Amino acid sequence: MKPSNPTSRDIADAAGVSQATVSRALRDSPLVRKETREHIQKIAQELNYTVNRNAAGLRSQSSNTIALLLFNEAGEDGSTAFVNPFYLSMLGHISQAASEHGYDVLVSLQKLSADWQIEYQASYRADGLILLGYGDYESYRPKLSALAETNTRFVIWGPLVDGQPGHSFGCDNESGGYQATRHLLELGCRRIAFIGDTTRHNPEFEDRHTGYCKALDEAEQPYREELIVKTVNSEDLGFRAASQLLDDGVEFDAVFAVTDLLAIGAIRALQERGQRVPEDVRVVGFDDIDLAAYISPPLTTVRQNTHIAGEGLVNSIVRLIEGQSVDSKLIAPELIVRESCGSQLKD
Amino acid sequence: MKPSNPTSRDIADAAGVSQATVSRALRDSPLVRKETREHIQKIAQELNYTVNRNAAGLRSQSSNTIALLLFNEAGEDGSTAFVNPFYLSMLGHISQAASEHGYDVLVSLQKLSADWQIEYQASYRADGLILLGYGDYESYRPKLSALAETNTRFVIWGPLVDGQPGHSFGCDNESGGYQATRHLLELGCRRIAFIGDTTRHNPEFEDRHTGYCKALDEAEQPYREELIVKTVNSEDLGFRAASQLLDDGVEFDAVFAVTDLLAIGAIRALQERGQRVPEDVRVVGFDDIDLAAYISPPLTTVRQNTHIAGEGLVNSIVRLIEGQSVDSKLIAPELIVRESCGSQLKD
DNA sequence: CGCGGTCGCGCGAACGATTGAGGATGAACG
DNA sequence: CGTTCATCCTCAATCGTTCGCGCGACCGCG
Repeated sequence: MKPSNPTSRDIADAAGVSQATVSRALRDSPLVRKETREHIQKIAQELNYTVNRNAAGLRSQSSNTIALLLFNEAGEDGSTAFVNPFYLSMLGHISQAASEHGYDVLVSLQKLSADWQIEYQASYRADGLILLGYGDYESYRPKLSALAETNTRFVIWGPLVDGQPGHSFGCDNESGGYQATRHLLELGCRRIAFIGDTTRHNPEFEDRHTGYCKALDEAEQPYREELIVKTVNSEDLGFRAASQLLDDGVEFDAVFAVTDLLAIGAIRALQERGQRVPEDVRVVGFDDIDLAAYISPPLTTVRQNTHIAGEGLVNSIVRLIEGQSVDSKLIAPELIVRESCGSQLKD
Repeated sequence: MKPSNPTSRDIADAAGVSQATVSRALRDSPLVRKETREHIQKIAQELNYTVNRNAAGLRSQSSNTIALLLFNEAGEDGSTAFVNPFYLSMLGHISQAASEHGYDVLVSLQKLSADWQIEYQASYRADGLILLGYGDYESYRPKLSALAETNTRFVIWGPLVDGQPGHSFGCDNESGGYQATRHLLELGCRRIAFIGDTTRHNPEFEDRHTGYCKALDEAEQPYREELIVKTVNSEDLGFRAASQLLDDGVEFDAVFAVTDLLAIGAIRALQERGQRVPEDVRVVGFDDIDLAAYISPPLTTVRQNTHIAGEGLVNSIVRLIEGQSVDSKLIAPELIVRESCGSQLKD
């Protein structure tokens, strides 16, 4: 057993100053002279000193930690801890951005039912919360209100919703939906199926649907109810949605799916039923998950830049923690053209 | 501003007992009578009391947190925080298992250079470390020794290496390599290319290579140097490896790639050069990442069960933290047969 | 020489839990 | 009735920081 870790008092003794001065010096306080500070910092380094986070946190009522709450839609049985690949890719960027701000990231897969409102805030485990994939908006709303009431600091990855408690940081879903649809229209598609929710329950999808409508409108194309398949997000649901369209004998020459997983499932269904992609049906997805580039054919999709998103989320939460004001913001999505919607106009 | 969070003293007052008793009652100590305990717990709940983790940690010199260190091979430029999908899938299970043990998970993407040995242990930020993807064994070894010396508690996801400091928890890579190769042999393949490292630098890959050799041996097939392409892990490197084989005019009827990413890259190269998979070349990967099932053709691969792996890692680290002994263990990999190696024997 | 004003630093009190040592209570026993 | 012994509970000492106050040293000016 080695002698236990040195405390700030130890290095105070070694440096011949008071313990309080050590504390200040190590945090670059202007209250300590430059030479003193450097002297102290040198000694601290030599003795391999590290501040005890628990003690620091106790005294300052903070933890320098942000909690990342991932809500997993699937895996209710507990056996599979499936995590949406899109959120996982965000994790990397969030973690990186957080460490640049001096924060640690606590990751936690959560269920709707859990009491994360007091779990993290009240116990001083985290100074702020980032919510990813909180899913069905209508069911989460009460929780969000509760969070806001206990003045928890949190940021949601998601769209702006009127009157929503708290702050969001999201992607301009309407623009994304618009871009995807317009691209298909420009390629000559006229009967574009839409796979995804169109209601307030999934505001992200709702907005993408709005973009879809807008593009149709602009091109003076009619909105056809029979082309809309309402569903939520999973590969399997995409498969079923496309199958349903085929079963119903609906005529369509393109599919806009509100997520890549849906699109991938749809493509699988189409191919199994002898439809060629993109020759017979062009497909566009949303998210640009890793998978998208590797499936066959590579998926045209709307990319949400997870790098910018991660940094933005962290920035917002850090500002909130520091008591500064934060505006909800949208980042611009970008259409990534790959083979799944063909590379040229139909003749 | 609401009145700040209640402390254990507050609930002690409310319950008419001493603060010490509250502390014990909430942690189910046998030193407090059942009725007293229940009374206290009830009141605590009513007052929305949560223990202050910083204070508890300070006193008990612990944090009830385990740090998950992910070493990202790619993304050195800082722009892309690419994370190996296999490790990401493990994250979910680790997080779940940890919470069942009452631990939080701190995630941190790390570079080799960073000083994580003192970063987490000395500062009481985490009670234990799980290392994922620590990569090139030879370069990390000194760090691992340093960790072991400062009696940090840590577990490595990876193979057992003789004389390696610390504990590991990994998959039986040799068995996996053997299964993959034998499967190809049984399908009638005779010239099976091997893509991956074969040296001590990547012990996991080395072991898979050993399994490959063993299967060949057993089938009395010669080991052909020209079929071996030494490389490390990425989709692009897989592409290049397969391209190189074709460029060199090497004759081969199957590929065993030591990771799915390599296999996916290889398949892309093969297809671009007009080789059909599996008709002309059968391909087997390793890991069973999400992607594997969705590429075309779906990839036959060796699955490392991330559920069991995550639970095992957490179990080990928790035992270490509690001062119990831990044996390094291997879990059994499982061959998942999909289309990329054909479904029947060649004629 | 004395006085007010900075500037650096030290003093000591929190912060809120855990924990070992010891005190009150009542039952059992000689 | 005094002693012994569990059983529960209280006391008070930590744990290692942070931070409000206040003090001494030093300077310049009248």
